Amino acid sequence: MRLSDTIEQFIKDLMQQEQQAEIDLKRNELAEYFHCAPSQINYVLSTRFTPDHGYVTSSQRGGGGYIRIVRIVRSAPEQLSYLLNERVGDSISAGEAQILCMQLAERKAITAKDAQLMIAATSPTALSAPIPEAVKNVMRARILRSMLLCVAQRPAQPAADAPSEVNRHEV
Amino acid sequence: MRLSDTIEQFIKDLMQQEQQAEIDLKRNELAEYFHCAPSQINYVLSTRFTPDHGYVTSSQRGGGGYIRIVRIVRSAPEQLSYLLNERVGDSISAGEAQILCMQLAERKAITAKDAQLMIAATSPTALSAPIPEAVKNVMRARILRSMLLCVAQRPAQPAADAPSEVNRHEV
DNA sequence: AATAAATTGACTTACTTTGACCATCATGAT
DNA sequence: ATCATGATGGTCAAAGTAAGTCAATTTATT
Repeated sequence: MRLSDTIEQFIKDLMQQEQQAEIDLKRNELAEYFHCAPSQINYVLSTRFTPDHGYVTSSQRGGGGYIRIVRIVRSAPEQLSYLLNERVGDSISAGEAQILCMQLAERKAITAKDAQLMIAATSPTALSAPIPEAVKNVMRARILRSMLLCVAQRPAQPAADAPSEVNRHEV
Repeated sequence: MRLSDTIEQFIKDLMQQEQQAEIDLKRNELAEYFHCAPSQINYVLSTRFTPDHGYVTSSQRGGGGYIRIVRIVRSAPEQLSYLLNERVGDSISAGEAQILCMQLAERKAITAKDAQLMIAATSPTALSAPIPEAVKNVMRARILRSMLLCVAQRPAQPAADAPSEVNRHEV
């Protein structure tokens, strides 16, 4: 079995075993545990823990740094994947974005408030700038994508500021 | 948990617990309490209690010296006007936008969810595109402005004082 | 053989902690 | 009043810690 696969499994087992949709890891510890270059961890994250796979990651450098992996709520991955890839895509107009948001709200996939905010963020006003419409549409797609990912990972999001009851793992 | 985070929390808890928007501290006492260099206190202040975070600090040297931390409060209209004109302006970086959103959430001017969404919409990822950073910052300001106006227009909520904690600096 | 996936390591960036040295203030002595 | 002194806080740069990037190389797959 490839190392990357092993690491992937290891992380998933960890989340499974703790019934946790979120875990914090130390990149260097993991790397040392698997006797590999730290950057290999990044490779695993970027090939196996992407939004398309149903995960969102974030990190912090410096002393006390960490890598955080959040699993998006079940059933959402396919839905999200469809949304992101088919509906949003690489480029989307303000009109299409607005329609999409309203549809999602109607279907209760997102709240009305979220929809309003998304529409506001992708409106022609918000994106008025001296750049070609084509570029704007690309940016709009990215903005929308970012917001959808944010919403998708929310249910699993712990009430943050609280002194992390997030499980930090000794590897 | 990082020492700086611990100290930050300690100070916030202190203000919370005393229902005070203002608090005086002794730098050396704090440092001794946390077994750290006194200058670490300054580090915490300069990274977590800046005006951008919604605080203003002042101090007095010499015998009987102190460090004073004041949490800034404004009325809703003032707040919005200030936000749009002073804080957002015509151009804003991703970092500034993020801090601003978190500050608003912390003060319950907006919900934590809205803050997350705004941060997502103005993140470097959302605005990654082959255009100059300066242009991005202008666009970011417009997007943020649009979203803030959207939230401001929503009927005011009866401020549920749920201890909505906000969060850790996403990266 | 050609292409794709995985591995590695040198270099970069970000955040934190510490310590040496500087500035200011209150107070008491002159 | 003036000055000396000790008590505070401020600054800044170096060291420490930890993650990110990128491209060269190696190892599968097709």
